[in-house]
Amino acid sequence: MAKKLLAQDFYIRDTVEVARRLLGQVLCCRFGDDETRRFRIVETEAYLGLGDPACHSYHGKRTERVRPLYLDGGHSYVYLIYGIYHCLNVVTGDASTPEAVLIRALEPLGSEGRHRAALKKMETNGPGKLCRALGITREHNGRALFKKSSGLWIEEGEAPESIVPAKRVGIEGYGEPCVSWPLRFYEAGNPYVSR
DNA sequence: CAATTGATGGACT
DNA sequence: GTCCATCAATTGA
Repeated sequence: MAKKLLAQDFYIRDTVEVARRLLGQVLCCRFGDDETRRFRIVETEAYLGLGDPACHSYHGKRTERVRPLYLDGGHSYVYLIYGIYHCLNVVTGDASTPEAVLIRALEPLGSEGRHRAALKKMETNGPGKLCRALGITREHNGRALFKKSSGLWIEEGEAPESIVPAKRVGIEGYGEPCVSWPLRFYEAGNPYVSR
């Protein structure tokens, strides 16, 4: 399983491009002392920083929580939502573009290690659920996803045959025009895409 | 459909 | 510094 790690360059380019190309890549996570879990990314959403009302860094807003968005691409941005759930984002562009790609759904590939878990049963078809399955918390905020030593990294996978663009989810409150922007992408026909 | 949940950030003193 | 409305979701009827 010596797959190639995605280099930091991969993330330092147009956010929408990253959102599309992240589909099919393999998110890997150290779990506990001696287990690695692997998941195929099947659904993403792009958040376009300064000009995107639904983005935490809209209009250049810069607060403690949002700090990782201002890192160079390839870092993680994890935040807590509704007091219970975590959401995992991948920061894109360089430090001048506080943009990110939200990972919305994963397809469990399997688990290696002493504590091999029944991953296939795990629900990963939603941004909150997937973080629970990966054991992701704010501990994982600001990690470098292009280094295995982070405990959370992304390896090269196979691009999906067909990508479907769609409206983003859960941002109705921000009104038009951003509600209609086709910034959500998922693999056509994949059963693990969120509902 | 409504309840849940607590960190966050803006408004305020 | 404190207060409080807000929330990129999920669960259970």
